[in-house]
Amino acid sequence: MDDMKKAANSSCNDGVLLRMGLNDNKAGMQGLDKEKINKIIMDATKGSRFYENELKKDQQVNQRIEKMMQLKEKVTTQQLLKAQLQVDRLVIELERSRNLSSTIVHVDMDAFYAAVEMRDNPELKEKPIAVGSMSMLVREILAEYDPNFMPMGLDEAYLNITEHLEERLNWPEDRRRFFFNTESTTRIDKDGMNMSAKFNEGEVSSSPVLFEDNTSLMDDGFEQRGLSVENSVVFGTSAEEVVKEIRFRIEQKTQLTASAGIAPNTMLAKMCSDRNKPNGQYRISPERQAVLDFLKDLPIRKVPGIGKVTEKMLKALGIVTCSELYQQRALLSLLFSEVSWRNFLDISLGLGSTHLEKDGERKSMSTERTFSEINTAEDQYNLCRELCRDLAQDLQKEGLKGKTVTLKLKNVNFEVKTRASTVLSSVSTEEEIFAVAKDLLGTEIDSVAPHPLRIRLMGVRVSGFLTEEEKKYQQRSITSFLKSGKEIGFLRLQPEKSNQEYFTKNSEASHRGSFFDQKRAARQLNSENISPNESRGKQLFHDDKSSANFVEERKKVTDLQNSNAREIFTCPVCFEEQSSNNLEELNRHIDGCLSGMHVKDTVEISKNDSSRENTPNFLPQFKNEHVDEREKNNTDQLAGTDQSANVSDSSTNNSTEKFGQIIPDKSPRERQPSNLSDIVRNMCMKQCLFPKRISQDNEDHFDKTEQIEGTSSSHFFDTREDTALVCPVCNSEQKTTNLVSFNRHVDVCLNKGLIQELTEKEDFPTKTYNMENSNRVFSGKYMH
DNA sequence: TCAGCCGTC
DNA sequence: AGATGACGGCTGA
Repeated sequence: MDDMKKAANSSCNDGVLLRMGLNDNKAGMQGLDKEKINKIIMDATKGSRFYENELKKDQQVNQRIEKMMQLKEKVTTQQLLKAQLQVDRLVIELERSRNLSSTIVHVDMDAFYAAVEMRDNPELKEKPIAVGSMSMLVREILAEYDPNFMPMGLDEAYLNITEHLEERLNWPEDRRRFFFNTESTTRIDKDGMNMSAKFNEGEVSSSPVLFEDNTSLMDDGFEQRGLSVENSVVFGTSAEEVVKEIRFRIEQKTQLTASAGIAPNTMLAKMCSDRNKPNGQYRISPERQAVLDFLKDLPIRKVPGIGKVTEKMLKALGIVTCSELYQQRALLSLLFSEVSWRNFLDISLGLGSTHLEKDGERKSMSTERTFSEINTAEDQYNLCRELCRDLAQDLQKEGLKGKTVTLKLKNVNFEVKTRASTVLSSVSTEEEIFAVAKDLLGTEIDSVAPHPLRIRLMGVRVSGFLTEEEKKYQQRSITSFLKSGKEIGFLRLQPEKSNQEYFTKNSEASHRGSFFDQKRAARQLNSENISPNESRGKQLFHDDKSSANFVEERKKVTDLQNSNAREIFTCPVCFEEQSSNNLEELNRHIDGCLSGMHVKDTVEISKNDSSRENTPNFLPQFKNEHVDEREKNNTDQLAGTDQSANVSDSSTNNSTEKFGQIIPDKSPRERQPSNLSDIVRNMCMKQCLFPKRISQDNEDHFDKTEQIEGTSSSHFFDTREDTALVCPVCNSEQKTTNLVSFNRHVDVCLNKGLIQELTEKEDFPTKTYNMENSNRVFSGKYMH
């Protein structure tokens, strides 16, 4: 409100300033050089731009209000009555679940007041003040009252002292006794707690507070250490006393005062801490009437979450206080969204969370910078890159990777724009982020061309982080790359999740050494960190141009161990099956393969299932799995493993629809043959089209595989005569209608690049592929 | 999704 | 306080 007045005034003054600037011979202006004057004018201009934007925003709010009022005019008495009934039914429900049994404390450092005091008494600056952040008082004080207390930024924290209060009842007096640390600032706080008046003659101790963190010392002779009962204070057992004690200790520790609120929930506690600020506290007793009394005349603006705009909108409806908010509940339910009006209702009833929820995981990370106008594309791109670099560093500190990159721009007229793009891969490095951000920036530059883009702020944000689970998949992807197709085909892995997670472009590849260099490094990493028994599906694709590599991970399956089966890996180089419990051994084998050695001695061909075929990537694995099942008729020793996979698979009956969304249609460029998403999509779609039929046919879900193969009696996934299969890699039409053969062909195409890299110019058959001796071709022909 | 806001510290 | 930076969340499309 005041801002707006200022804005108006400022706008009026601008003209004056400008006129003054143009004529620098005015009285008092002599001695100021033109540059300075121009600076002043520039500032004023900037100011006016800012305020003009503020006015514009204000007008937008006014329009929202107007809309709302129009809506309100249309509300009939009938509707209102109906709404009243419904809302009141909810109120009864809410009242029934009102919980007054918790004691929540909100502690708020009086930092602002401390700053003001310091400003007024500059000599205070000389004093070393241990400015403690809340997380520090964490550890040192607050945790004693609530080990799970929640710091909110640097100067606020919530505590749930419900349990502490119970325990405290039995505490002896000495456990509630605290000593004064002498100080020179004399202050008597509002609660009459004469904290330091008596001791202000003493010297300021710069050493840490003696009694902190060691209550046991108090018993055995604190007198000897100069701590006498006389300069101590004993706190009672009530909530008020606890909070006084906390504030006392904070002040002793930091020499800064804190305010606090005590209430049955966080919202109320926060409002309470504001009540007697600075250096005071307030409590709402845990009774419904006390809560409602507190709220009765409380302006809604005092409520956390109600800001300038909401305040103004509600004011337009004649709502200023919380009790008015309650009175208008029926109308509000008709004018606002469900989330909003329910929030209003909670506020007006004084309901809030009665326990401290742990902070959820971070959802985004960003960096932004304000500067004086930048209007050349080159500078803007450079800046953008710089921001990406900073952000990448921050992301890497927390080990985060995200899929959405948002570019924020504020032009010189203070108009803010955000442009976001979500990519298939998750990004975390400077290059990856910049690759996305620069496109967004380019679009914006283009959009104003031929005019320059004149900006005063740029920011980059990354969101859509991978969950911990997803991160594991990615990290371990190389491990699973080594695993054989024995295990679960990727298509059944978490089919309810977005397939984006399975396709990861790796733009680093081009400038981070060869494919195998990366893989070797990754493998070494994994062998250190990863136990081979846990992992789940994740596909890792290279970008469009590079050769694709596929990795497949397996579900966490304890059955595997129980069934006495060994881990089976397929070497990504020679495609020989490796059976070993020892990753290092496997690494040695692969290193050997990579360096061209023949390392049969370290290879133990799997004895578990000699009928299995080696399968270099996921498509065949997908296939093989089914072949195996059909052939073995579920008597395989790994049946338990496979079944456990099926459970999660079959639980997604609506996977058809999901898959429809999962793989978004992309630009033609991204549908290049080398991108396998198309074929995968085809497979996915086919697999998921008839989930019911599949499960009806046979409880064994592997039946669907038979169908996909087209080798069984079922026709569902037989490739029809009219649907010729075209290899997505080499783009050539394949004669076979058998997906097994087709997959095999695709494998070969996909691995062509790799094999060539390995064998250095050795020819590779791409067109025809002999199914029967395929593995031998791989391992035999190319591995010596 | 995304774009634009709102609100908080 | 004056006009940042960072973040989460809501809302309408």
